[in-house]
Amino acid sequence: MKTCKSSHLDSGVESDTQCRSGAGCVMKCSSERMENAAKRRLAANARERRRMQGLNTAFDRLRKVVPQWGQDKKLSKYETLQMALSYIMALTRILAEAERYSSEREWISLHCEHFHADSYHHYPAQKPAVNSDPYAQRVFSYHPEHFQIAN
DNA sequence: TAGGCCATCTGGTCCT
DNA sequence: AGGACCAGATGGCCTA
Repeated sequence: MKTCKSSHLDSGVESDTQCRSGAGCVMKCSSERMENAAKRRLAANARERRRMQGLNTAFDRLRKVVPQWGQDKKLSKYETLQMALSYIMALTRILAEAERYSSEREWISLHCEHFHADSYHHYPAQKPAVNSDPYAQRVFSYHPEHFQIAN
């Protein structure tokens, strides 16, 4: 954008606040208004920057708990959200399955062999497990290369 | 070099 | 009135 559109603040249109300091102060008052407006803009910019930084921190934390599947580069924000969605749905499915099994031991033997840490959290140097692990393929629907919007 | 992703600025709207 | 949130615009950086 950067159009520097003149608003009512700097156009001097605002006349509802009467200045009682004499006739010569019109210039001074409007320049003070402009200064204040500029200060408020700068403060708002700083707040917005902080807000977005907080949002990015939250995204980073989310990236850390979401499976990476051997992605070389970090997931984009969009991919992170979609992966989180897929991850949550997968975990929900697992829990639902667990409820269906009467014996906890039966369920554990079915699933737990797949839950080594390196099966679902991969760092750049590692190979993606999703390609080699049919369990992972079954449980997680999201894969960055074959992504489609989940509903 | 085009396209994707991101950070930042900005003005508008809503809420307290 | 001021802060939080949002969406659009813009420019920079990176990669295929």
